[in-house]
Amino acid sequence: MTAEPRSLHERIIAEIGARIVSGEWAPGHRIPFEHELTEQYACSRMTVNKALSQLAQSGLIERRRRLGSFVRRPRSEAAVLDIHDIKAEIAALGLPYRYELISRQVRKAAKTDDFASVAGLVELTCRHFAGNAPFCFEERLISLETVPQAADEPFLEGTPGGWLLDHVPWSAAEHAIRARNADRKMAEALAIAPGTACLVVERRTWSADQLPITRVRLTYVGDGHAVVAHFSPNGA
Amino acid sequence: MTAEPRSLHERIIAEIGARIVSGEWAPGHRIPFEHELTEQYACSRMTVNKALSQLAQSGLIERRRRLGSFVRRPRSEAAVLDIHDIKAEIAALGLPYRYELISRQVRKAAKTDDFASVAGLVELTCRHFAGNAPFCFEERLISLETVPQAADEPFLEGTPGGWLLDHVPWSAAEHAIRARNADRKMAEALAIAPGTACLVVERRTWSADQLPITRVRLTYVGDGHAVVAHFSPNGA
DNA sequence: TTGACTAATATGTATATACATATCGAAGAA
DNA sequence: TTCTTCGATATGTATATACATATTAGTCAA
Repeated sequence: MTAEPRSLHERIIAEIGARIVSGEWAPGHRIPFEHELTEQYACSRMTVNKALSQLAQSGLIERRRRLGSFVRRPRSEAAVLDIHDIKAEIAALGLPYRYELISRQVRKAAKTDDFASVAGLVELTCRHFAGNAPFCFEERLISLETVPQAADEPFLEGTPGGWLLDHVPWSAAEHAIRARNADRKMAEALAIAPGTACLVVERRTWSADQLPITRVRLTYVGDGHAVVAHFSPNGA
Repeated sequence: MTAEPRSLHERIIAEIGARIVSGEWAPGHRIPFEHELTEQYACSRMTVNKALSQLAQSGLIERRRRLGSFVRRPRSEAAVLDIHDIKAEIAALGLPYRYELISRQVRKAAKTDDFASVAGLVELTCRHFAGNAPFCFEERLISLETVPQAADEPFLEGTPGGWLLDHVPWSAAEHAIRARNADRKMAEALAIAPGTACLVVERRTWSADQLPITRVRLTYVGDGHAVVAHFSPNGA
């Protein structure tokens, strides 16, 4: 699972963590006090403290003054979601990747956009191809308030996503993943039958000062795409 | 964003973290050496070391002996995915929740299951209702090798997911999320038109010793369900 | 009985110190 | 030149120590 721990505090983390994920120490169980672990491992309290602090930071245990440290009950259900770069995703299949800009316009934000930007925005639509077949349809809004340099960028070469990653630091994102039947326009764009189930991944990204950067809706062809997430309770 | 830091090492973490997520210190940027920060904050190296170690643990920076500490470039794209408990999800909408077991059988594992279990398995199908409308169709396999007590559990009261959470510790999970058109059988079970786009969440769970515990496929009614994920570069 | 104070206790934070370890760069040897 | 050695440097780990702080349990007085 994890690499063999070589330092003492890492060994303590590994051994306590193993008892927790194995269920030997169930949620709510009080793990030994620092001074007990100090004795058990024949080390200083600082070393034990470092180990327990890290276990607390990773969410496996909860520490309470005077009471001790306790195994936390599992969080709602959290998983690390990997949404791969579209280009890398297609390359992994051994298919040639191609990007095509369909439209680009600069305009004012409308209420229906649900995307506030006083300085206006850039609206892009484009397609991503795997080989000759369209793979993903992208509809994107970029805030000119947060990213004024987008007004001068033609977006003919690289993908808008890649350009933004290179030019704009971001601090928060939200993804929503839905299933939707392809309407006539989408079916045409993706060269599929109308009504085919599509996976719609919508992502919003914010800057450090909470201003919206971009909102993108990626529509993937039906069964051709899966979002995969891995999870372990200790967040490893 | 974060709560006001009250201790010194938390303040150091917050200030360095802010410069990173704001883009002031771009990926690859070398942050000040420990001894420089020691001077800057007028504190001991251990305090600075604690702060930088935590920043490294959370993935914001990378530390290299002799070279210093550097801002990490953003990982592929990872997000914390919250897949809510079905019951809580429906309760949040203010609708009454109901669970219905459709079938339960104990059988040997077949090759087509793609789910190894020498001791056989329990196969369950059930439905989750929001009010009077079916909300989610569940198809589950439970390994009797890892969870022998499942053979004696009727699963008439609580949901299989809840029962497993209460009885079996697990250490790893994998989710795959797809879009799929409802076939005739699924359309009937969910009381929707055949062909409607459904969100299919498939989850596999393993025990601490890497043995499979359960594999569940949850099929949600089309637009009625979205999986939402939040993400920030520092994992906060 | 109630309430306020107090002692005990476990964790939280910070310091000074020591030695280990990885690595770069420069000096010196082949 | 090329290879080796070695010193300098920044981080990694661990210790002993000190005081702060939150919380519980117990004591004692109104």
